[in-house]
Amino acid sequence: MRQSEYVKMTAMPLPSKSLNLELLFRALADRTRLRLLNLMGKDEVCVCYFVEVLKTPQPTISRHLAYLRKAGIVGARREGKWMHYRIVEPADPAGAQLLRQIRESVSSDEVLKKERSRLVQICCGKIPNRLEGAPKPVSIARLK
Amino acid sequence: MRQSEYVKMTAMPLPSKSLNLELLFRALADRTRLRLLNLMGKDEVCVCYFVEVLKTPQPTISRHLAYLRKAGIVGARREGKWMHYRIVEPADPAGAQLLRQIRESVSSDEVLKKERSRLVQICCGKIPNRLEGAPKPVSIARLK
DNA sequence: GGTTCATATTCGTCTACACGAATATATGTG
DNA sequence: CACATATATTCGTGTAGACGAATATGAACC
Repeated sequence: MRQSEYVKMTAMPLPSKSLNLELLFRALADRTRLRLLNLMGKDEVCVCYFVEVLKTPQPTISRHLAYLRKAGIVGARREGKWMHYRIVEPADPAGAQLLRQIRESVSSDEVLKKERSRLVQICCGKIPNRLEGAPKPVSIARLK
Repeated sequence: MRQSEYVKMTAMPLPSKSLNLELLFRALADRTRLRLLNLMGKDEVCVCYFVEVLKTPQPTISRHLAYLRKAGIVGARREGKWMHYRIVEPADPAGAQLLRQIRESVSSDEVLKKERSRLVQICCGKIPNRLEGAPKPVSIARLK
């Protein structure tokens, strides 16, 4: 074992006090995860909506959500058979400020903006069969 | 070739118009590179100072600097046999704002703060033999 | 209990990128 | 030109983490 410096993030304990920047950036260093965070925005979103909007296999979505959860960036809540994910604020103010700025940058990306509006569109328009009965994202649902 | 989505960042062209978030975060997702960015701060710093302060092999430092350069986050300037590295502002205002916040978070990390002050100490105190004649970081040099 | 539906995990494989060791390149000096 | 010095690159190897395919888990309903 020559390289003992490697730290497997998915096996790390949740961050305790101050935000670990390296782990944060590793969690953000993936297109799919950025898309997921963008779709969450300030809402709580059900996994099935991620699958629908990103047109990505469900196991892939789940894997990335697990990664974000273990990195302490998102939280999950179960409601029956559905799982809701949301972004969680870091405890320390500096970390919270950083993540706020990151979310703003993410949500002003042109490509991601379109993806977000597709989520809104799906919610407020004709619900696809796949999403029959699934709980809508909370704050988006309130818009309707 | 099953997985054609992988993009080798070091082989990418320099970012042109708007900042690519994924590539930015990949560049930041490494301890050594965060330490380098922290040491640069608002200054232009010579490679030999990185080697001295981080106590890390010179080829390793150079590799990470090349990575940051190819990601478009830092720029380099040659002065005789010395190379100076500095953080470059992204062209678009949103990217600039994001990077500014990131730099602030980096520089308020407790561990990194100490490392930065070690750089200042080395500059303003007794210069080690290794750094005889090397150009000091500009704004720090002015402090003295 | 058995089935269905939503989500999570495991497994095999592949790529990016980390490292150390060695070497190459560029510049300045005699 | 030879040599020293500062920096960059190449090479071999190991690990995190990406994917798709398959499977496991957990809740709701008959």
